Amino acid sequence: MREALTAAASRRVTRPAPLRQAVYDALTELIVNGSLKPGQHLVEAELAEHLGVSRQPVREALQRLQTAGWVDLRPAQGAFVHSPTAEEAAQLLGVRAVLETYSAQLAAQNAKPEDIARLDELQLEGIAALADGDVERLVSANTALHDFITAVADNAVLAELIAQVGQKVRWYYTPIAKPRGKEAWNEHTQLIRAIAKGDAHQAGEVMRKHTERTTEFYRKQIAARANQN
Amino acid sequence: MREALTAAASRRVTRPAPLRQAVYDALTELIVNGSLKPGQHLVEAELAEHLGVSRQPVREALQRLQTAGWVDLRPAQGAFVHSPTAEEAAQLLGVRAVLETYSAQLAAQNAKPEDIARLDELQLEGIAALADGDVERLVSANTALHDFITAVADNAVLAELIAQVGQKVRWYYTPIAKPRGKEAWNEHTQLIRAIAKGDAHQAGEVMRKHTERTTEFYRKQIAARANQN
DNA sequence: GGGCAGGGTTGTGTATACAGAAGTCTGTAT
DNA sequence: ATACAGACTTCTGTATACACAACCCTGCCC
Repeated sequence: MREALTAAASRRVTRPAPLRQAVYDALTELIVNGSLKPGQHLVEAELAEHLGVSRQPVREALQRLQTAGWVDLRPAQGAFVHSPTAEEAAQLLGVRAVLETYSAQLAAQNAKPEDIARLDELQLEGIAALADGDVERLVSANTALHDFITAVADNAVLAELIAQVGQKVRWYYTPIAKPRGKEAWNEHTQLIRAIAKGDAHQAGEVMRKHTERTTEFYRKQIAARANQN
Repeated sequence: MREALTAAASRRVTRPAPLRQAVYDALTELIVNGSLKPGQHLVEAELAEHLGVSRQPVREALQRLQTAGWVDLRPAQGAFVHSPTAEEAAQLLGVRAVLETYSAQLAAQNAKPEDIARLDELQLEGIAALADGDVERLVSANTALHDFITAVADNAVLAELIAQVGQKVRWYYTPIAKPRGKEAWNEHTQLIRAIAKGDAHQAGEVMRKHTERTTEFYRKQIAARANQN
């Protein structure tokens, strides 16, 4: 009895989790994984029925999705999944590069020995995924490494922006470009070394070149695909 | 008659402007100008009555304000005006610095002769405001100059982030710090010169130092104020 | 045959109603 | 006097209802 109450109480701490949040997460997932395609008209009533809620939470979620840039809300016409232009995608990469560079600099200033150890682990995971040829695992290892560097940078404002931009970049480029391979992970090694030394300038430079090469790598694939059509 | 119809048609093009947008703008303004103080509880019904609308548009506006970081939405408790910590404010300045630096670099690459002419005009306006000792005019001249550089940079994603961060910075620092004076506008002169030359690297460096000095300028005033209490 | 006007349909924009959770106040018992 | 329990108030969370705007399709007129 006592234990049951304790368990109930600890559960009680968890937020009631408003429906709008669940709806927001669900819709973001549907957009990122491609179930909802760019330009598609999102009808509130359909979404509401499909998710088993009323229109109200759906509308609130759509407002947030608009501010986050995932949908465009045309007055009196409703919500449409955002269609990123090639230009916008290129701009995203440029912005991400400067944010990640700053992130690396801060990480180099703040990194503690245990952080370095964790970075090494993540690096090894990436190398292993590379050896296995497991693309999905490789992408998630890459994300984990960059995310951890951002965490070490310890700047919540920066982390927020990187998350925003990064998710959009992955949304746009993952379906049309394969990830970089061995070269990228060699650059990661240099990056971790610079962070371990606490050399902010060098860490920033390595990250800047790293993101620039990734940008160029994507650009070439897009160009090749364009010529092919 | 014909003219009347034409006028009506041209007006017709303007969107019906949903209430949620008007509410969003109104609330943002109230927060930025300090009518709504950090930590204050925003009761939906009160806002709705005050603005002469129902709760629905107010709720939608609050969702967007949360995503933009102006309010915190606690489940089952409602909206509270965000209280920025000193740490968060410092982080904002750091992020703004790297974004503005990138903006200056892009502007230097893209600037056309007419852009330079416009920059010179804005610079003169700032100098004039400085001579008059008109603080409000000085602040708006500074904002106008930086905004125009961002416009010349021609990167919508970047512009969006700078606008987000910049507005927050002004919100936090304008009430507690006076603007920089002559020195800042001398730095603007150097910046415009670098942009006119099309020297992206130099423009970036000048902007970086400029924003770093502004950061330091604010930091000192905060520290002085802290000692004083 | 093409274009335009009108009605009908669909879907958004706004308002209102109701259920439930959180906080507050009061009354009572120790 | 204090602490706790309970009802009460207030406000949010969700659902439903209705008005209006945009779009579409049909039929008529030129």
